[in-house]
Amino acid sequence: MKYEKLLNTLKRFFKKHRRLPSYSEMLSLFGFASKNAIYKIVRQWITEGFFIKEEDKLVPTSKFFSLPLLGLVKAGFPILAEEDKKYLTLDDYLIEDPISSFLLTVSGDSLVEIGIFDGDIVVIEKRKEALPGDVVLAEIDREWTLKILRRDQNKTYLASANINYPPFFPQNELKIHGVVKAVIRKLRN
Amino acid sequence: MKYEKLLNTLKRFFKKHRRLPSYSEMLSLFGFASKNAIYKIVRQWITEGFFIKEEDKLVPTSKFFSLPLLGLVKAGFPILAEEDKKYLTLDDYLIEDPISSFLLTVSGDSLVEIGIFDGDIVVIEKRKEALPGDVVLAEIDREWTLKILRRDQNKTYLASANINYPPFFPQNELKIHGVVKAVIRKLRN
DNA sequence: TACTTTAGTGAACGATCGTTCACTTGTCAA
DNA sequence: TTGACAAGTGAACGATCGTTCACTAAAGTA
Repeated sequence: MKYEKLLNTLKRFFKKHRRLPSYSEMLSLFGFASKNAIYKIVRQWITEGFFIKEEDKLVPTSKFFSLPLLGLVKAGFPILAEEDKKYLTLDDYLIEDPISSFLLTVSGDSLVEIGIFDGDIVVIEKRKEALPGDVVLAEIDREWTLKILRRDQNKTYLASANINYPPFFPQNELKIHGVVKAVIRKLRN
Repeated sequence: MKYEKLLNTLKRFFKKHRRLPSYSEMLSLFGFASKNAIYKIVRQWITEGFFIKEEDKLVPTSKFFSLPLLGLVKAGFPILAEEDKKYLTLDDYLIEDPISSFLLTVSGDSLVEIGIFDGDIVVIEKRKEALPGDVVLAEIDREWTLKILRRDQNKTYLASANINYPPFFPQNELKIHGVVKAVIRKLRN
């Protein structure tokens, strides 16, 4: 790719400022003297699919701001499929409705068996209902907790992932406040 | 909050178009007739911390485009700290250097013990070196795999999370191609 | 009732925007 | 040696930008 360095400069700017610079800003950013130089380069990036024109505005495509999702590493015979890339951002992938979602740091290890560890962050979507099997943020007898929703013989209760832990049957009320849509974990390094 | 509906409209626009609309676009988006109405509302949003002015351009702050990270749900006595919110985007939180990172779908269950499941997506940063304990994307004797890097008595090898699995000592060469920085998992619902 | 505040209209402004055109310079191939 | 092409300069353009000012209508307050 021709102007890869400039494109990376642009990516860094976009990550930092969460917007694209104007052509005039790109002048100093790239070290050119004429806006027309910018214009020609950007036009090429558009044909390469990094941007599109929408309402006369320059808009980055997912190819610009996303990470490539590569093919599977197969057990025993792993491959790295360089081509046929899909691009996605974690926010778009994990968060369907940003307006009704929030994040929560997980505390405790009652869900380790289903891969939710202490310190993990979960994406929660505010909801009043959930299906059995969902991991929910619930208020059971005035205590808040993160558990798996279960239902047996018309009785709804909460359970840990570890079946050796006792289930929680509500004495008075069981209110569901949200459903866990995704789990994210940062590794230390 | 006064203009919360309009702010949510704006958030939806931003999620969809990955940019803010111009004031003229907001006119039809919000259903106003005068740009000055927009101007006043936006000015208020700025004082409330949803946007800032940078180089005369309207730039969303993390309060606008991020999700709130709420307090811990404590084991046994969980709380939901509504105030003192931190805001973060998953992309910013998980991806330090977008230019040298990519995503990989995990296949196999050799890492379930450390909470990396089949079907999970990992964020990998391209690197040639890693430290013992890191989860690495490695090429061992021409086979690609995702394993834990170990080192015993100056011998570097790869291990599964399950210690019952045999370790992989390279016969010829062990090349590290990347380090896993984060794990993400979408729950089905 | 009269007065103040809030919410929005409508017209106008200078500044910046992306775009276009004509031109220069250097490189490579015929 | 010449001609074509690629890469960048520099000036100019109309359109759109955010902003400002003066005004109106409705709602609340004394």
